[in-house]
Amino acid sequence: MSQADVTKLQSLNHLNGPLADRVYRAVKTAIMHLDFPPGASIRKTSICERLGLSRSPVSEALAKLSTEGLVDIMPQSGTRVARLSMAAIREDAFLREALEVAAASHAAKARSEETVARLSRNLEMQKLMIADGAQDDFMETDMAFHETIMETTGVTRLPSTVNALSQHVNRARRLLLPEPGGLKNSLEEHNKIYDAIRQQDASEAESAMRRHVRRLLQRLEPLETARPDLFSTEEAR
Amino acid sequence: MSQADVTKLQSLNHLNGPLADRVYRAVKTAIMHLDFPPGASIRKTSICERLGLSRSPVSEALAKLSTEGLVDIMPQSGTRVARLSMAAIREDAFLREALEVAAASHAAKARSEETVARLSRNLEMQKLMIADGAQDDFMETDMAFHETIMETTGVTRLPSTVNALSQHVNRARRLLLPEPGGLKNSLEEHNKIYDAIRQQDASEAESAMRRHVRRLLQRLEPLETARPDLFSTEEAR
DNA sequence: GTGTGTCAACTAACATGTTAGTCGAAAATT
DNA sequence: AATTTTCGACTAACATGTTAGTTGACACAC
Repeated sequence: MSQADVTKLQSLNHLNGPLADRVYRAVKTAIMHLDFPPGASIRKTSICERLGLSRSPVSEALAKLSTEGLVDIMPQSGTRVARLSMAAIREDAFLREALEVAAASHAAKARSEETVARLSRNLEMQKLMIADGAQDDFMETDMAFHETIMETTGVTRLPSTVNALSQHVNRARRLLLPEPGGLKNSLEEHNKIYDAIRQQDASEAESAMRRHVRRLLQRLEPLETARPDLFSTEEAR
Repeated sequence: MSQADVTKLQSLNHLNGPLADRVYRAVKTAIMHLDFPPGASIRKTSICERLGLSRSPVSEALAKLSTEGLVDIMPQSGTRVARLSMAAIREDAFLREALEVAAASHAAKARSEETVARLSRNLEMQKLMIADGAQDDFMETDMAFHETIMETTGVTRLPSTVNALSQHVNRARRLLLPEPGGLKNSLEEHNKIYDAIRQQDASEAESAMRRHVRRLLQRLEPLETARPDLFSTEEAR
């Protein structure tokens, strides 16, 4: 089995906070960017040498990643990057759908002028970015759109919770090739969600959000056969 | 500030697995049972002495509890049991509602004979336990009822996820006094959810589950004024 | 009495040493 | 040749030593 290439780890200098947190973020970034590919084994000592610190913060970081399901720790034996699992991805999708739909519903019911204005501005930016072909910027604005909706619920930790529960999806997402007209499709779906919220039509906001979230899963499904090397063979995790 | 009474910690002998896991479960149980009251400071060394082991597994356990929001770690200073927070409880309630409602909806749409039978049996048991006045057993059966519904989704980690996201609620729940007819109320609500699922009426299953989950929050709201000593003063966590 | 500065005690964070379990490859047996 | 056994290298888990940051009490000035 291949080993994780520790040179892909970003330095910790530009991060702040406790060492363990910085290691956690650095390793997590590497895993999410697939610089540490699914299935690769992680050697703590390599990371320690690379970053110039002891095993304590590295162990703590990996333990945290383990609880999130991003790495598998084999007791007394080794640690490796968790393989992708279509079962886990589908579970992510279910959880995300439930939460984002609830948020959209709430946004429509309790919509404020300010929220509508923020969403409207966000959509304008999305349009511009499609025109410019700025894929990465679009992705970021896309996420901001969803966050804005979630924030209307007043549930502060909703965005981070959804993110934490969607890690398998988020990792697999990076494998998707940009499809022609894909961004335009997204924008259109966003517009429908926006319209429903603006008109305070909760049930339409729910179904529009549901369709939007489900489309991503549909795009992910083919990955299992396209990249079997990155997926675990077992059914469940 | 009071200190956590480590003698309330159950011994680890009857648990299995790595030490850190056992400590984690023991401390978590103590916190959830309010044997470690909200606001109490936790001294690692006391726990080490009490359990006869070193700081490593204890630190790991507390770190995990910290990510779950059950303890607050003050860097270089101390660790304490997180106070209850009505804001956090409301957030829990939102997340739980979203997920349990989605599960109920799914259960109604994709209901199987086996599920209906299991739920029916469960309700019979609930009736018996009310007749016997077996509060604790009822609680357990109550939880099994919800779990059965969640399991129909095929999302293996749904029950544990809901549980993890409801920890503030679960802790506060222990402070509730049993109210007269409370159990009967619950049973009635369960029956409505069951009927809707049996009849494959998804939208009724959703609203019945929603009402059921919201009632718990209503019962929790008064706690903040009744037991201000256990709640944090700040608005958000 | 009130505000401020100093300092000692305590703590989490980090480093490092030790133990014991796991795995795979070579050796021994069939 | 195929299977089992043995054994050594490697690892996470745990113990313990060290560092550095925080806190709160006390003394002091105002």
